[in-house]
Amino acid sequence: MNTPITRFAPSPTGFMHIGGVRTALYAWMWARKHGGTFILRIEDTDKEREVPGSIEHIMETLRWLGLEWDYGPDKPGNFGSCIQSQRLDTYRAAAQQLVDKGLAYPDPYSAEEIDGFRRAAQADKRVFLFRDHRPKEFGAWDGTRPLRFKVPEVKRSHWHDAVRGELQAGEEALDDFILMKSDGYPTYNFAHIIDDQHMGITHIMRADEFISSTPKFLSLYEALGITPPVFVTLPPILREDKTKKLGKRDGAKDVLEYRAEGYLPEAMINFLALIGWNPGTPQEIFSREELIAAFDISGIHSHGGVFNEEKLRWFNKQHLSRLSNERFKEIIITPMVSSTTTAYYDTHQASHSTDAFVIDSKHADIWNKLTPIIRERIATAADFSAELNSGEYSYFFAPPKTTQIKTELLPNKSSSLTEALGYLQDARNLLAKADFSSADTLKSALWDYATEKGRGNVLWPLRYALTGKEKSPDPFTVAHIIGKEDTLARIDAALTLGL
RNA sequence: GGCCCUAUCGUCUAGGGGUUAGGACAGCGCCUUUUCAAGGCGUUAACCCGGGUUCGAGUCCCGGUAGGGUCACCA
Repeated sequence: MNTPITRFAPSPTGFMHIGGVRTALYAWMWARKHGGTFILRIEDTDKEREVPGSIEHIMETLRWLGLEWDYGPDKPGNFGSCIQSQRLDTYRAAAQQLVDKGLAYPDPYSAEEIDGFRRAAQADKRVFLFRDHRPKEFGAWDGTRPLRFKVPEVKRSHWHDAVRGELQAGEEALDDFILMKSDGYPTYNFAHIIDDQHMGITHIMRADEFISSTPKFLSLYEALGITPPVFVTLPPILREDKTKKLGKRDGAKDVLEYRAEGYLPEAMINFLALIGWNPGTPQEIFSREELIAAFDISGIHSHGGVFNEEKLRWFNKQHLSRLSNERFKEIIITPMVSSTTTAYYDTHQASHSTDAFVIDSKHADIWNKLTPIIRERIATAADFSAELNSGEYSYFFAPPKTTQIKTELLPNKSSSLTEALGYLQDARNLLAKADFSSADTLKSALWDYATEKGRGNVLWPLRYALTGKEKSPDPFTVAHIIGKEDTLARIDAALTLGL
């Protein structure tokens, strides 16, 4: 096999959804696995549908996911440009060659006339085929009329697909399709074939909606004397209700939204890789490198799959707990302490260096609590501070606004409030002498006492005093993060309110 | 409707003639009396239907059914 050259060729019509990302991912993995080339090509030949800013948005999405391209809009290499609207001369020249060879001709009909043909065919219950109306003599092509391909030979098509195997289609799949539109832009059908050849693409990864137009492509490849690349048809990603392929109009999200929600790119990639491909081993969690090593076209499925966010969350959790300290600092701590400083960090920066924080935060529970904070920060960058001070995790940054202490302190019905406050007082005395350097040292300071009195009896009121929440991380973790001073102050406040 | 593709737990899937049909997510139950986007143990749950080939079919073949795709001067 030649060194693969693959491409991802989106249209700049908005954001990228998971379907597009999955296609890009497979093309990227294949190229990387074999030391090949991955090209990002922008197919902007429909100026009507183009959405400004899409190209940058697409590039940002791919960068976030770590799918670096060797050539693209920003790195044209020797291709001149990887943006189709900047390559119009190439398509015109190729079109003219076909005209010269008698293989293309200007469409002489008006839209109304074609509509008439189509309706007549429909009334007859026949398939509408433009080639049934192919003019006897071809006029000259001046670029103002749509240019159509003259299918040289109408026949049944047979071809090989690396995933689907031997495919075929009948004669009605072949028609005189449009190569160049009257606005001077090529159609997808034409442009992608010209570009793939110019760029030396060896494998085309694309979704299964192109199966039905493959006979047209084959006919054009033949007319142009091009050996077709390897077709790698990817299975569809279906909507949760399975009634439709996932698309932008059906609730498909901008993939960058997942970033804002706290998902790690490695989790997204890992999950997407496994929808439509399987390594044949029980392994589920893959690093980027492991994916590249394990990926193979032979493991791509021919049947569709549903994108299930629950499982994505699980992948995220797995990758979260595998983050290196460096990555954790990079994506969690650094954004947290940079630009928008919080009340917590303003007052505690001195006593808790970020390094110490990272090391002590190796426990997955802390990571898990911090991630949504980051999520909120990204989503509401401007008022991050306000968000945290009033948000669900406010206890990391400010004392609970509890005004009444009563039965919430009680771990179960058998305890009394007086008893609970007694435990809390004892816990306070132990904590006053405790080593706050880690959650573990705090745990050891209290553990024997808590075990003796009943862990819930002691720890539940303590946790509540610190956070004022019915659900929160364990008290040792919280006490460590907020520090000794705040911990004792919050316990005192609770004792005061309770008595 | 024509053409094309697809079919294993609710979901992602393993398994490609002999399997107690395996794993993961979700669910459910119990445990961890620190309730978390934790952890542990256990558990429910699937070969679309009908024919054929075969000693034997989830697996191969045919037909049905269902779902998806496509029939544009969209990609």
